[in-house]
Amino acid sequence: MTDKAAAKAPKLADFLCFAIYSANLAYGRAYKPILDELGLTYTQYIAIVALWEHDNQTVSSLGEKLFLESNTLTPILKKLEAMGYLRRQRSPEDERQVVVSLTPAGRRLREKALPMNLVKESGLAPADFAKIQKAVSVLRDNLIKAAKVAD
Amino acid sequence: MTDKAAAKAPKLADFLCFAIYSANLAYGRAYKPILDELGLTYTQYIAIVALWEHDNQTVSSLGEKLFLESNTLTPILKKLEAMGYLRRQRSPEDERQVVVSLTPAGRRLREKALPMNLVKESGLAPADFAKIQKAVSVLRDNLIKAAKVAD
DNA sequence: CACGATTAAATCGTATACGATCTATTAAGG
DNA sequence: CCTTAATAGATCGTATACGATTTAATCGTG
Repeated sequence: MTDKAAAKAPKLADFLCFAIYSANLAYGRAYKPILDELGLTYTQYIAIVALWEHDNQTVSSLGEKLFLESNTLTPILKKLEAMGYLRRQRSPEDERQVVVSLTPAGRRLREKALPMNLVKESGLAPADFAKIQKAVSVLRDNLIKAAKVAD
Repeated sequence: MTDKAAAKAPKLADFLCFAIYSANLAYGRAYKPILDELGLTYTQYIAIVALWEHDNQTVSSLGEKLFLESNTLTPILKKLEAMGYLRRQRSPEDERQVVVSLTPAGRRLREKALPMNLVKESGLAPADFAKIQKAVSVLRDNLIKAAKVAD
């Protein structure tokens, strides 16, 4: 009966999608005060992190790592360029591509951004933290795969 | 050394916040084709789900459940009202409050929306599914609490 | 009862996401 | 070659999020 009743009146609290959705909102709010000091939004921040990890990427390569496309990424990269954290240059070999590179100022952000991880605020044991991080990443990859097949 | 190196060049793949962020994008894309058939966006959908669970709520009560405030919720509720799925009425006892109620059409959506859960697409064992759902909800609540204290 | 403080929604401006389309460049095939 | 197809970014329109502010109603205290 429980199953049938649950199916008839699904509870928001049982939805994994809603847990993820609302946790994402919560992360945005928790990060806000820290990122405000850096003068970055969350999306700008993860774009910079991706470039710390691998500099000189094309827009689409960066997009694959961030799960974003040029329609979202281009305006963000232009803003970061205007702030002086990166440069966008057409590739000489293929003029269709735009290569994104950090400036010294963009690399220097790393020192200021280091102390932020929010592990404590998560209230999770470090072991759980890693476990959930992995599980949610697997979930993401499976959902992306399912969406691709359906297209 | 591993810790120090990781601190010096943090990897996107190790960020729980990024796992959540990107899983949220992935959920949005996985839900899109199903929700398109209903003519609803994801946020409109969870608002309706919250009302199935508890009808006749004020905007702020609904907002507490969805982790959203009136600035985000009001335009969405107006759209759902225009679609004929709910009504918004000033409370007679306290004219500041607006009570949101499902119309018969809004309740009927439940039948059409039932088959969607995406458990299969998640690629997670049902037991893991529930475990992660709980863990991420706890994470969210802790982050919200931390953000509140910091305010 | 009056009036400042609080509260509930709504409004406005900014920053994502993303589908659809456009432009410029390169690749491919006859 | 030359035309068509494919690719990479960019642009545009729509829908969230959310900080800051506004408006209207209610509360609290003297």
